[in-house]
Amino acid sequence: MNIDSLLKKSLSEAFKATFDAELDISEIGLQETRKEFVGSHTFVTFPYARLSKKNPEETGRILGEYLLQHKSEVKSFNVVKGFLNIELSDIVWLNLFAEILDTPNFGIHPPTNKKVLVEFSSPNTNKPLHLGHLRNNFLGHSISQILGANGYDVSMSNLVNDRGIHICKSMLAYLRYGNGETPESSQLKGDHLAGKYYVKFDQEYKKEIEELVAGGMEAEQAKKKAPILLEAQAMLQKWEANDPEVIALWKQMNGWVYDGFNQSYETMGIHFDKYYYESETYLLGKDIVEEGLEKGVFFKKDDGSVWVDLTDEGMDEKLVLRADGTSVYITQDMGTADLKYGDFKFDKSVYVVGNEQDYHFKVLFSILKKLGRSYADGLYHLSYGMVDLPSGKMKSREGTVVDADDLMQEMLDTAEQHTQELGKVEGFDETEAKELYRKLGLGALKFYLLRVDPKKRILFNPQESVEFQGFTAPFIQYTFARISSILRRAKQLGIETNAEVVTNQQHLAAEEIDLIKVISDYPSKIALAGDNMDPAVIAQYAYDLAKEYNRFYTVHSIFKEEDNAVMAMRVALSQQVAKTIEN
RNA sequence: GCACCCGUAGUUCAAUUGGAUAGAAUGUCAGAUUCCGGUUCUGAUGGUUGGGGGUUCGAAUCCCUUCGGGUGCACCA
Repeated sequence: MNIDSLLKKSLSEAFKATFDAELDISEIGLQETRKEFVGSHTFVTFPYARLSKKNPEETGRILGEYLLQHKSEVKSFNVVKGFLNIELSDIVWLNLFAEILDTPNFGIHPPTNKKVLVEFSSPNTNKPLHLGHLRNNFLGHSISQILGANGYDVSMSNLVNDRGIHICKSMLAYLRYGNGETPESSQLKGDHLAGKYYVKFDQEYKKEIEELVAGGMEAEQAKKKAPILLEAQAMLQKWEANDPEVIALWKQMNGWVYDGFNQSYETMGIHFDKYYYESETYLLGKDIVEEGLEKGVFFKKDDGSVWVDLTDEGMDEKLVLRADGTSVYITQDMGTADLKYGDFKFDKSVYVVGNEQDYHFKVLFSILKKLGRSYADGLYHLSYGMVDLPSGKMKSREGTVVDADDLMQEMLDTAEQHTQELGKVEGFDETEAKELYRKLGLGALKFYLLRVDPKKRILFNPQESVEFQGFTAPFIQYTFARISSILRRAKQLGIETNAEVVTNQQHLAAEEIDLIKVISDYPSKIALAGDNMDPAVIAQYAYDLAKEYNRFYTVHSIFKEEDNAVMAMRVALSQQVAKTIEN
């Protein structure tokens, strides 16, 4: 039994014995004792004063006395105002350590047989990934790992936006100005090559607008009538009509782009179980519109367009099918939801998408609920804020985006530079050193982007992001490395297991023992220096641990670095996200 | 105009989801270290939680109001 429930049971018993009051265990809340007081667990008595018919302080004292006399797990207690602080006896902790050591994969929950599908990344095939995608990818990847550690069977999917007018724009510009350039001939990654022509299109487009305006046309009109735009629109129609030439070019360019994306994902350490392509899903959902009409969820207007009325839920009426029978964005998403459910039979489905689509997903989920989809309750939109630069918003057209590949490379270079300055790679061969730089550089970037509450905007400071001092991943990684070396020293002293460390205390300094107690609880496999320095995963462990083994928190204050490490874990990703998805 | 999100030390972010004296990092200042105006260490400084009401034993957190910032209100995706 874990310590929390043991204490809660004892408290419930104490209530009955001292105040003759029934208090269910589920109603009892415990929290961590603040550093400045003695104890590990704190019971807040204010809410129960009514039950005990004493003032909060008196209530705490009486309960404390009872626990001390009747419960062996309680070593001492103190009452400050309405806070009953409980100190547990050493045997409780020793038993706990033994239990931890006997538990393989401690901290990873056993499989629950529940499936979750996490969809993220969602790139467009007309340009390379940028900083915003990095936040998306890291969030999606992290939440996947958190859910995995919580016993879910996790699948990761990527819905690629590979069709539409914006794709045709880069294709058209390539046709006009490409001269048969290829990734090989240009030494450019495929996604960067496509992006180059997307930018080119925009430049030409602007030029043509200017010319038209100079010729006396209204600006609004010129935007719609620029020849290059009309040509792109014509190209989209050809694409939809399956024109062989257009399709061939589309396949060729997208192929280049996918090669480029794969390289980027490889650097990030992310892979997907399933790719969905909008070119294959954009016509889905029309049958659902029929179904909705039959069920009376949707209604038809005089012009033949189909709508859903969500005013009873505080939303508006929303179009789901145009009068000409073609579908819109939400139609496609309804169809894709069914498709994904058919493929995965998930219990939960998470969409990692920016907060500008909050309303869209509210509507989508609501519609699916009205349609009676069994999976509708398991849908969750993991919404996140934009990434801002000190200079303002990122705009691809104005060239103010931070390219994902460039940024990652810069992080690796900085890691290499720092490490070599410190002379830490002596005796490393090249591949080992490279791997070290990857862990350091990418860890720093992940941490930087994940430490902020997902729903808040991030202000991306380039200088600060490559900083390795202060509240950064490398600093925490360093702390872990230090802990490991103390453990090694314990081993050299002939202490084989952590349990022995705890019981053979005379070999080590008191501070070291406390430190080892702390870290023996963080299984080395989730270690910060592990393959994925993923703060989100660590945050989840730390959260679980914090709840059950509060004592470590007080011990942590021994070393300042330890404090930082724990703090880092706690804040790395707001646990709220994981919890919300759970519920 | 309507809807949603955000507002916390100079700055970037936390705060166990309603708990105790709101914490870290960074910056600034002072001291130590030293081939250095650099690095590293120690300490100090720093807050009316945007403002105003309310709810209760207790509010950064919940409610109302007001002011700032952002996003969405397409028969685009």
